Amino acid sequence: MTYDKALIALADPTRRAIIERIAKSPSPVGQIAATLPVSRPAVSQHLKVLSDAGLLHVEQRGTRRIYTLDPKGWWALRAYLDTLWTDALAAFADAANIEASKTTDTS
Amino acid sequence: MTYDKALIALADPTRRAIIERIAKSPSPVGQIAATLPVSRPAVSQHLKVLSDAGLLHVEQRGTRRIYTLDPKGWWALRAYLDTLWTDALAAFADAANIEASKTTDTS
DNA sequence: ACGGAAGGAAAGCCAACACTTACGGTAAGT
DNA sequence: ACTTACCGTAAGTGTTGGCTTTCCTTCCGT
Repeated sequence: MTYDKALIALADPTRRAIIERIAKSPSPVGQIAATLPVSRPAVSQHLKVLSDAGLLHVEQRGTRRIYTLDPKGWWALRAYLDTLWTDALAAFADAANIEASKTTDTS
Repeated sequence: MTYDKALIALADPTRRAIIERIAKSPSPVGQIAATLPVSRPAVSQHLKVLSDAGLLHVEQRGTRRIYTLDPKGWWALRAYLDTLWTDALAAFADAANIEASKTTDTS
């Protein structure tokens, strides 16, 4: 149900860079921002979007906030993509059947 | 390599509506636009974005252009998501190992 | 050959959004 | 207690992008 937010979140290249960084090693905000060409508040805003999409999980550790990947958003995304694809396959099979019945009719 | 375009393409709700419609049954532009609250040129623009992302395949049929799902974009998308997730799992395993070695050292 | 349908292309407008600077708030160290 | 580090929030700005209207090209039918 939240795959739409996940898609919007992953559409931005900066957010993808952030999430790829976190996937390889969960990190606090400052370290993430240090490796990116944008300011730290910008990273904070992106992290909020990613968290709201169910893609990230936060763990408060003193004044640091460690961000980690959250499987929730991924499952929603993969489920959506799989649904689309199975629908397409079914439609393709239907079209093939219709075509087959046409040739069967003319024979 | 084109998963970024696919993500940008799927971020828009109108484009998702278009692609869900096509997944269930491949259709020409006019029929798609008829079921949507936007104009036909808008649908054309969206179809261009989706095609450039490798998500759609066009088949010229007289003056009609039948749009169908193209697996290329999907494979790129799923591959990207899987990469992210396996990276996250590896990072998680690393963290667990570090934690385990810590407790082993103290014992 | 001609009229009409189907759809892509160009130009313009407006809202959404990514980014910045500035501020406030909380937790650790001395 | 005071300072410093870490981070989220607010307000303002510029650009991107989605939509519309208009126009043009291409193809089928008669």
